[in-house]
Amino acid sequence: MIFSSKAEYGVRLMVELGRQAPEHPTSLKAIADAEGLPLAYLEQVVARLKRAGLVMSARGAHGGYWLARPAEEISMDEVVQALEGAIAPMECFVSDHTERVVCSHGPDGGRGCATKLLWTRVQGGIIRSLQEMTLAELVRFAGGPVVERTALAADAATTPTD
Amino acid sequence: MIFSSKAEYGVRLMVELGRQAPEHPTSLKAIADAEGLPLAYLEQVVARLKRAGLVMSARGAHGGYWLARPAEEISMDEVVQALEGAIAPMECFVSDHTERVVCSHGPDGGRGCATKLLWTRVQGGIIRSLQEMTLAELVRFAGGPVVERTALAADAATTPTD
DNA sequence: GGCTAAACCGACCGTGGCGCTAGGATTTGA
DNA sequence: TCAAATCCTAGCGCCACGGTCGGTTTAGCC
Repeated sequence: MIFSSKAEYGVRLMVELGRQAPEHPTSLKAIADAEGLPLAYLEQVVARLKRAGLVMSARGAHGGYWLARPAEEISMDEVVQALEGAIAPMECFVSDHTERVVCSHGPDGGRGCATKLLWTRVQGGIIRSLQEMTLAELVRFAGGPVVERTALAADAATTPTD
Repeated sequence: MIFSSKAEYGVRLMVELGRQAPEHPTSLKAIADAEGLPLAYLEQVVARLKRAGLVMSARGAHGGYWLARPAEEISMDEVVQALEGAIAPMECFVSDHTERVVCSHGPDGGRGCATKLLWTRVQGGIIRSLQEMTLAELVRFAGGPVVERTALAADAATTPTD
């Protein structure tokens, strides 16, 4: 498996936040119930998103989470990186002190490291496909925004499925 | 990590076979020594490549392995799939009885499954980047074919590194 | 002030897969 | 007959993953 369930849960969480109006925060419990995910585990997931500056939060009663930026300005590349860490196709990929991790293999006895070329291209393919997608796209695909909680059922009844 | 070391070892093995003349088979031991990999583990790796029809073998003394097809006709997509199994970005991806595995999530209560769209695109990005590369490219990158074993050292001294 | 809902925090823990080893059986050339 | 090689199966240690638990802090509301 390429991505862990942290990524799955985190993306679902972001989509759910994208569907909500940002005026009043959404509690984790509401999201956990809606998506059928374990609340305690979601806390750890959302913590990563918060550390990355993708969501903001309010504590106390009626607190919760909301998107730090509009969904149109959030690329899925940021979301997945926040959840999974840097995208490394192979163990030899280590931090380059830049945004992207790179293969640590030096020249293999004067020859080029063959796998380095391969994994670097794969990494590029993944990152590109993630960068080309925004959270807004996923929100639209999931049925668009829902302001009133009660509107969700009606929405579900009329929206065509995939 | 996206790919396991099985893929790493298997690709190195294929490159090494691609560098050898196909007339006489190369023993696993020679490859294990050249690449510094555990022989017994390589056996399991090469078994997958053989099952996939990518390499052929001869048993007994002076036996070994060689490419079933010229390196130009082997796409890295085949190699990686043989080593890692179907490329599934997420657990929900199961076999569709076709070549590619797909997300098993049905419509999510009338709404589209948002993560399905995301992971499917990522999967596409990976497969495309693998399909676009042939084993021959990697062999060239690794310094090209070597017929005589002794030519390897001289080759290493003159070939520019990455 | 006290209750309650919520975010926040850190420790723990079972299971499964990965990377690898061990030990053999079988085939084949010299 | 021996040695070199493929082939086969079982097992094992480690550790990350997915998840739980218990608690602390913050803030709205009666």
